[in-house]
Amino acid sequence: MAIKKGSTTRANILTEALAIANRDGLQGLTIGGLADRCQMSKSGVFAHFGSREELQLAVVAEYHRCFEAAVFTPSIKAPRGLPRLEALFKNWILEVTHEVDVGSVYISGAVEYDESESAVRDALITSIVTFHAAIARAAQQAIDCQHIRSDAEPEQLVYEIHALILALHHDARFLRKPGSEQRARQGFARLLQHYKPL
Amino acid sequence: MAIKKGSTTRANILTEALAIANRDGLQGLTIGGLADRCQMSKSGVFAHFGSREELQLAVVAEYHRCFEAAVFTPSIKAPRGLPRLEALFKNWILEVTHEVDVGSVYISGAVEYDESESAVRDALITSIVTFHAAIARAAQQAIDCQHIRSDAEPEQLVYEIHALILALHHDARFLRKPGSEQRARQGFARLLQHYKPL
DNA sequence: CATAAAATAGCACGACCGTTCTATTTTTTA
DNA sequence: TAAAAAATAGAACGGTCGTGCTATTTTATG
Repeated sequence: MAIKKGSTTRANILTEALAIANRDGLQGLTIGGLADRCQMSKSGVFAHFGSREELQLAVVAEYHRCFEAAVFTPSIKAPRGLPRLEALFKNWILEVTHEVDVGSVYISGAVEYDESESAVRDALITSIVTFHAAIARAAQQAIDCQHIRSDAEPEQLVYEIHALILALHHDARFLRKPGSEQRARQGFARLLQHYKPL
Repeated sequence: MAIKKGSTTRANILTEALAIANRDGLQGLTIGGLADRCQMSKSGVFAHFGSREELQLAVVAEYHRCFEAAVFTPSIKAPRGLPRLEALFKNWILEVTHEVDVGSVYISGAVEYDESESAVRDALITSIVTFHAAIARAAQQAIDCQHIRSDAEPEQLVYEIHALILALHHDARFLRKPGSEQRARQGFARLLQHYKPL
């Protein structure tokens, strides 16, 4: 038998766990609530992870996998330089627009684990820093290709792009304000205009 | 007797409650934890608010009061137009820089109450929308004074300024990345440069 | 100073939490 | 198909939570 029973169940549980964590945060993800959703017993779910923290870490890894598949992977098909940077932004916007409905482990995790040290915090930071580094790399390549000004700082570009994304999530999901996506796009256009080659 | 005992202890409790809510979020604010911090009994604390939700609402109001006193009030002393808009941004940055150490009810509340309806959510939204409206008003006045371009949209300015603030909080408090304040300032400078009158 | 009123404490309740242990069922293996 | 192994269930434990009830203490009032 190629696929064992346990591993597919574990994958199913993880999918439900990710949905809960996106909606209620990693702190709002409880074994009991997850078990109900999976129509399993608490101990049945628990046995797959060994502890709640291990479950949370698995959810962070799963989120990172999905996020990369939705944002990073399709963007590297675009040619190096400005096209790829624009693709990254476009796909990031699309992902966040989706997250407006289902929630986001990255954004809720950032405020849940901003204070004290923990393995979950470390995992979140590693994931986010990894993605930011990918954006910075694309920005640097756009500079190298002379698609944007040579005096542009990749880290500053990442900061401002991320800022537009955070505001989009805030305004669209929390404030439920229409037109936020257009605000983000306009901010990005202004960013590119400012850094376009002389 | 001018001041009754109860009202001053209530104010003390509220101060401690705000500190906890900033650090751990409004969901992380528990009656028991608050009582420990105040060296009181749970029921002693409880009696002052009647329910946990009333306590949370009181904390939101208290946070709003402090936030206004730190950001809005000192800024209206600056002359209308660009100076006042710049003062608002400067004081907002100062406040967030402080919140990097102590936390922020606004930012944690925005992700804690983004999903389901509640009185706390409504109170948070009212507070934040009120402040954003004040920024938009200052931006509109800067347009009227011809300090920034007439085709600038106040709402877009608010969006981008708020974006810079959110990214500052994220990078400085969660990622603990140095130099984030400078990134925010640089973004604001670029914003003003783009919208400066022709 | 006595008395009413307000503030606070102490205790208990039911609900949910993560976790552990043991029993049972299901799946894999030989 | 029988034995071994893995998966799942069920019950229980100690802990924390918000809240209600009842005493006790502190403060305000006449």
